[in-house]
Order: sequence, then C-alpha cells, then structure tokens
Amino acid sequence: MTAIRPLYIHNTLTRSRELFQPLNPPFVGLYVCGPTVYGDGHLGHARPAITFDLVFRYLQKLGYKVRYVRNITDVGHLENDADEGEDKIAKKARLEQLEPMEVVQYYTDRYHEDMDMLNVKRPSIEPRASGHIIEQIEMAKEILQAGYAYLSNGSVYFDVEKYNKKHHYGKLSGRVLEDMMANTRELDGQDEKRNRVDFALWKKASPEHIMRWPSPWSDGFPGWHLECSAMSSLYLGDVFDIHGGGMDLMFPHHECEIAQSNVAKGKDAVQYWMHNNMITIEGQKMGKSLGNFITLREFFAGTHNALEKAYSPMTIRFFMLQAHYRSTLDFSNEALQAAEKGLKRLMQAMETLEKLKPSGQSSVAVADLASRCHDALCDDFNSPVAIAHLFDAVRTINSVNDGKDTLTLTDRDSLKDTFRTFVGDIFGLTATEASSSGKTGEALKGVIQLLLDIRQQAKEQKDYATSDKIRNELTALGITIKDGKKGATWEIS
RNA sequence: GGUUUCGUGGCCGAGUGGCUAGGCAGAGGUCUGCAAAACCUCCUACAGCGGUUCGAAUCCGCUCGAAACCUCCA
Repeated sequence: MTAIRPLYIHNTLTRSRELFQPLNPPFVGLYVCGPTVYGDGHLGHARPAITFDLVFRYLQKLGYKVRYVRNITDVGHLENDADEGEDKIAKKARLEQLEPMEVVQYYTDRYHEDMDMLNVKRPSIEPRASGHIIEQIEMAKEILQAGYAYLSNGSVYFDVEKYNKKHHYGKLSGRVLEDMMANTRELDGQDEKRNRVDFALWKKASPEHIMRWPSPWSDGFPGWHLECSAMSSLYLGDVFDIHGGGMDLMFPHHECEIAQSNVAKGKDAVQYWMHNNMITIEGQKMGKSLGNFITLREFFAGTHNALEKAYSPMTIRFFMLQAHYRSTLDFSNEALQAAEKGLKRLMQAMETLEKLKPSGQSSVAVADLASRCHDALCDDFNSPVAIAHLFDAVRTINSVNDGKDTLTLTDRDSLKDTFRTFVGDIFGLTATEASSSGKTGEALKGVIQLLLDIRQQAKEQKDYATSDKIRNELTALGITIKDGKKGATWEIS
C-alpha cells in the first residue's frame, strides 16, 4: 500500500484527535452498534447510519479495505433492568401475536428499505444476536473462568467491583466506580446481583418468556452487552480498529463491552471509539422513550403532524452531513427546508457543470478543491467544511455558466471529477431523478421541448400572452421554466 | 447530586490564538418583455464577568443557561 493520506479521528476514549493507524493496513475493521428491531427507524437512527456510512465510504476512498460489521439486535434487550425485565422483541411479538422472529424479520426489512432510501450502503456483515448465542455463551464462560462473573439463580452476572480493582470501569465515559456506587440507590427487595452496578451476561428466562436458549446455567437469553463483544471478536478479531455508535450507548453499553473484552481476551478490543451525537427536537433528544420521535417513513411521506411537508431521503442525508457528527443537530422544518434548498443548488450546479463550455484559460483557480475537501474529511470527517468548499465551487460553476468566468477543459474536468467523487461517492448524494427515465420520460422530454419551442417562437413575435400561458400551465403541473441566455431549461419539482 | 458536553449573526451550522466558513432567510443591484434562476454587493456574531497574551469566539477561572448519560434508547 502506498502512502495513504493521513486521517485524524477523534477518539472518545482519549478525548483527543489521533492519527488513524490501522492494526493491519490496508485492512480496517469497523464495528457499529445497529438497531434493535422492534419498531420503525426514526430520524435518530439515521444519524449513526449516515455518519458511519460516510466513514465506511471515505475509508474505502482512501484506499483501505474495510470490513464493516453492523449488528441487528434481536434478543437480549431488556425493557427494564429489574429481574422481571421483558425482552423488547418478545413483548412486541406477544402484543401483535406474531412469532418473535416474524417481528424481527418485518422490522429488519423495513430498516433496510429506509437505509436504501437514504443511500446508506449495507455493511459487509450484518450479524444478528440470535444467530450468535453459542459465541455469547462461550464468552460468558470465559469470563466466568477468569473469575469475573458469578452465577446467581440461573443467571450470570459480571462482577464490576472486582474488575475495577485491576481495570478502570468507566474510563470511556469518565466515571469512577466509587461515585457510581455512592450515587445509585439500592433497589428495594432482593436482587440477584451482588452489586447494583453489575450487569447480566446471561439471564434465566421466566416461564412466560418466549425467546430462550439452553445454556450450562439455565434456559435463558444473553445479556445485551455481550452480543457486540462476541460478534465483533468473531468477525473482526480480538482487537480491531474502530468501534462506533451513538453517544447514548457510551454508558453503560460500551463500558460493559470494554470490561468484557478485557476479561475474556485479556486486552482492550478497540483502538478508536467514535460516537455520533444526538438529533434533538425542540432542544431535546429524539428518542423512543421520550415518544418525541418522527419515523423516517413519516419524513419521506410528510405524514407527521410536526412536519410541514414531506422531506426526501436525500434532504435528510444532506441535512445530517451539513453538521459535524459529534455535534447535536436540532431538527426543525426551517432547518430542513434550508437543507433542501441548499442541496438543490448543489445538485443543479453539478448538472450545469456537465454542460459547461471550456475556454482557453481559467479565470479562477479550482485545482485545489479536491485537496481542500480531503483535508476537511481527514480532520475527523468534517463533512460540513468539505461541503462549504463545494459551495464555493458552485458559485464558480454558475459564474462560468453566466459567462463571467472561464475554465479550461482540464480545470472543468477536474471539477467534474471532484464533484463526482465527493458529492456522489463519498457523501452518497444522488440526484432525485424526476420521471425523466424510461419511455414515458423520453416522451415527456420531447413534449416539453416542443412546448418550449412554441413558446420561444411566441416570444420572438412578442406574443407574451401565449408564452406566459405555456409557462404558467407548466408551472401548475410542477414544471419550472428557467429562461437563460442560451434558451430555456426546465425541471420537475 | 455525579459524569460528559455545549452556549456563535433572523434560522441552521463550521471554526481550538491573529488571515474573522458555508447554507437558508432578508435588503439593494445586474440580467430578463415580465417572472424564475444565476451573478454582484450589503447585514459581521461569538451567554455574562474577570484573567493570561502584543493579540481570544478560540486558553484559564467564576457566574448564568441548556443538553446527554447515571433504567431501555442511535
């Protein structure tokens, strides 16, 4: 592998920006916590998906061979931490009188459809927790054998206090165990756990619990934190490069993963921890538990009360990319509509670029655009800055199109290449093709061109009544006419 | 209460010591039969109070305000 452009990543563990050095270049292992499939994905789910889609795409663009693993959580996620906690999937299944796996399949399919709409690439491997029960049991055994877990009434718990004597439980989220123990009240009544901060590796299933598997300890199901540790080590090795997920998973989920790996494998599994920030709505986190979420499908269809209109998947995608992944991003109709217009401007400039006539010399410098965009992305995936650079070029493109600036063939083609690379390949933004493809589309194009020709003739004869009638009628049909110096162009909105 | 962040112009959002992004909205102008689009110009902000410094939105302290996590949550 020849020299790859240096990439800096903000590592949550060290709270600093670090030079990215993969363990085994050119290969990169990337693990991201995926969704729990018990409901439709909402705007918040799109954030990590799009964030790590950018990471995935950009690492590949830099020349790395990336194995991207994103799990589907379909078991082990408790409704609450009390012992009678019910599995989310099982609860949904009981409510809808479906097989649990039917629920899982249904929402997994819907999740995939949503992600496809957003042009989020499928990961290299998408393992399900339920398909890796054996690995999780093995890992629980390893932890038991190492002496950092204990059996209690058929369930297995991780002994956090013991672990903390040799390691720092809380190093990712900056917590100190003593403080946590002092600040968490003991639950009333008897607890199977020795300590409030202990977490389950294996839970014995109550009689009415549907999803259950045999284990050396009981018929039951694995604890939530175990799946990511088991599956990441299975597919990426005991130590791998990047682990991503939402900031809300930092504690306890990722903290538990760190503890599990250290005990079972004797070392930290993760080199770089990356956490995307939350989507907020009216300043508050959009989330399932708060009930203030808007599903992606509702965005696409415009069918939620809080939405003034429908927003296309590409608008959502662009909206997210315009903010840095570690910042909170506040949803509002105003912000989304601004993104929609900005995206339109960007995509139209790209179209204009295709038709730009080259000149003998360039009146503006464009050669460094690509490297400026790379610089931005290599600085912890700073997509908003890269997009700002692209908008600078948008002005140039329009200006050349207006005849106010000029570009040589070389410069124009380099600009084309840069736009295709960044807008298309890296940001994954695609033109929302109006119905201009297929036979009907071809016919439509011809019809509109005919109307434009008639209108042009009318204009030349100063028959503005006719020309305005054509324009107004087309506008009413959602077809916008734009008169330029070289004739009229049109677009379907 | 503890932990981790954050407070930027009408809105959204970059920016970690000096060169003061970008988008949207607004104002004026160019172009156009008109409109739209495009282009040009303008509006110049960093919660408050101190401190460090030749110089701070950027570093430090305090005050005020907000959020996330500490139960499941992307």
